[in-house]
Amino acid sequence: MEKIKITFPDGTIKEFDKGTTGRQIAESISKGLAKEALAVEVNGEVWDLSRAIANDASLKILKWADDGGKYAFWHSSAHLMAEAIENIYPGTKFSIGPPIENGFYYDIDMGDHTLTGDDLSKIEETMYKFAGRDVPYQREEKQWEDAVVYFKKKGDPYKLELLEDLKGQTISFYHQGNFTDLCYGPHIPSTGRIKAIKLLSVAGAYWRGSEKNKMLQRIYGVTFPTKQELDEHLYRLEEAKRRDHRKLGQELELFLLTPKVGGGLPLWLPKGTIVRETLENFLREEQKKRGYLSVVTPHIGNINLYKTSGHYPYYKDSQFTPVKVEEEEYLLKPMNCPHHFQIYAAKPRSYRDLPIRLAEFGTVYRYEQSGELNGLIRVRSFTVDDSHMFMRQDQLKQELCDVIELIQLVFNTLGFSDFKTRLSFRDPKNKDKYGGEDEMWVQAEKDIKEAAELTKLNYYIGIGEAAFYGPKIDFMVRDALGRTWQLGTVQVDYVMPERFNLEYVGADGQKHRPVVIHRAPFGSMERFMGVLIEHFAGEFPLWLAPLQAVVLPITDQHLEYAQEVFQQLKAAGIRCELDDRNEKIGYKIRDWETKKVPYMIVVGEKEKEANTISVRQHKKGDLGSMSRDAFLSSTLEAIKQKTITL
RNA sequence: GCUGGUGUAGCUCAGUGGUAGAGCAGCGGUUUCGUAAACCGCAGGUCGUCGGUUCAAGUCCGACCACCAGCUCCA
Repeated sequence: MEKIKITFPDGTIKEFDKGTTGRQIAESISKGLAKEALAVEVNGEVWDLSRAIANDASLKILKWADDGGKYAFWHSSAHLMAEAIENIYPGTKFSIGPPIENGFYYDIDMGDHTLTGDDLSKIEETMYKFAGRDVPYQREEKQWEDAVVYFKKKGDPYKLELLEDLKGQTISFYHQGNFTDLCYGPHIPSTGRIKAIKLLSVAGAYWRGSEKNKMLQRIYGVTFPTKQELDEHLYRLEEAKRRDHRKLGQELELFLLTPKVGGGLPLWLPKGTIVRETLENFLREEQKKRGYLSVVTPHIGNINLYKTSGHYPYYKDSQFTPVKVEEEEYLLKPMNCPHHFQIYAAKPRSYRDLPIRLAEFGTVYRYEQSGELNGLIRVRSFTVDDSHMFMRQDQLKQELCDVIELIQLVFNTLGFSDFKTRLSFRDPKNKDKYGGEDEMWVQAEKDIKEAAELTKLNYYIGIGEAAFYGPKIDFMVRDALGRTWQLGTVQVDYVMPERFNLEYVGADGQKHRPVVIHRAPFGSMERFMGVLIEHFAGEFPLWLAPLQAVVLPITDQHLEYAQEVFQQLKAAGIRCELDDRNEKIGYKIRDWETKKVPYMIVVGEKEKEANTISVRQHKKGDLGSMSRDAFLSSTLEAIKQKTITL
């Protein structure tokens, strides 16, 4: 028998018979591994365990812990769900059912029938029943024509449309039980591996993602090899909901969204404003150190500004309707740049003055579709921590590096580690979408990439994600529910200076065109706050906490001493309150714990006698008694250092 | 904007055709208390809005509004 050489991840090489399968290889290693194996990665491609391996290959057995294993598992689960659906609702038409980050979905067309929660339970039950049969997933390869015949006979227009794109290729089908699907695979060995099933939700989704197409019903689900893992997953989902900034924002009185003002128009309550202003002041200080100049501009501007900038035709649909005043049209400003350009252009600029960095916390207004609004994270009115930096070409790379360094400082100070950086470049196949000359784009993308390298950014490249006027660096973070959002951004712009005819006089006495960087470390104060609330689960570090300490007298016989302590903390600049309510100490402690106040200062007879205070820290409990000065100095130091863990 | 779900007191929620409820929060009292909820009382709602069916609607029907999830979009 002919042999092939299999290389394992640890570098060992073993010989097997030609045509051996992943399952046989797993079995040859250990029984336990064979039992756990879900799929096999052959030369970087994920295959079914039952597929014969014909040539030398590097190979990895995939288990649940491997992404490839999970994806096969969930992909197979989607097929199991489809089988259950077809069994209960014959005639259902299936489109696509892929695995996703946390489970799987299937988009289906059930004609007039709309799925309800009861339907989901029924499907789930049937899935359990079918999984219990423990039947194998079997691959079958067909000629394209035969595949078309099959789905014509079955009457599945979506599958036929998918087949159109695969014309002439060999088509793979997968069978399990009574269900057959067009599928590239791979799949797990058998349905019996799926032990825990939860169908989570049903929602509309357009066929092939286009709003011009028919809306199908999408069922989201998740499955696991054990019940325990499902329970843990469901618990994590509940935890995430507890962190939801909309819920915490209401509980902690940070902000208010009310239809009486309008969708996506948040009102900042006093406590939320403290956090927000503290963040703003932090950035202002850092910008001051770096030579930024603060400016203030109005909330509306002549529509011609946006016609000049080119924003108007590109983004007409996402702006509020212009207002007409004395024959002129004004727009609620959707961005700050045109205003800042006018400040630059207000007088002649010399090459010696550059770079000029104009900064403003500028509130902008964008018309987002109603279905898009989402707490503070997607709003119609938000404040950009904006700056427009005007410079010579030779200064660009250094300025980019400095800006990235500033953003890194901001993210590190707030303890954001789970963020990604995307270099958003244009799509070279779709150049019409973008303004400006070709060589400008090539130069700008090169500069951005070099700056990213120099500052050791961990980045990936997003083709087609650029702004119309230039490429960007986008800082992306995830919210409590795992959705990814763009926060900070740095954009290189050669187009606007041209359109606004911005100039400076060079050493040669000639007029030159400056380059502009648009940048915002927070991105939008609203979105950033929303993500921050979830990041800290409402438990802000001391320097950001709206209320930093609260003084709790045991009885009103200690009120006078409590007053003295309170006044001292207040005078030292600590945000604090005195709780002189007629309540027992346990009640007060519980109350302030739920409000997530970092420190509680308990004072009673003992403390009054010894001239000390008892300190209780949020979530940690009693720290014991200490002198007032000791508490003050350590607290003030932690605030100054912007310490994240209390 | 599209599909589906939800909407009862400041908050969390009960109430499936027959006089709007509870807990917490609030207010008034009693209690003076040592590290996560003392006790008594009071007040608080055009049941999202508008229209319809009915002797009678929080409850059934319709339209609209808002919010939630997803889709599409996102400077």
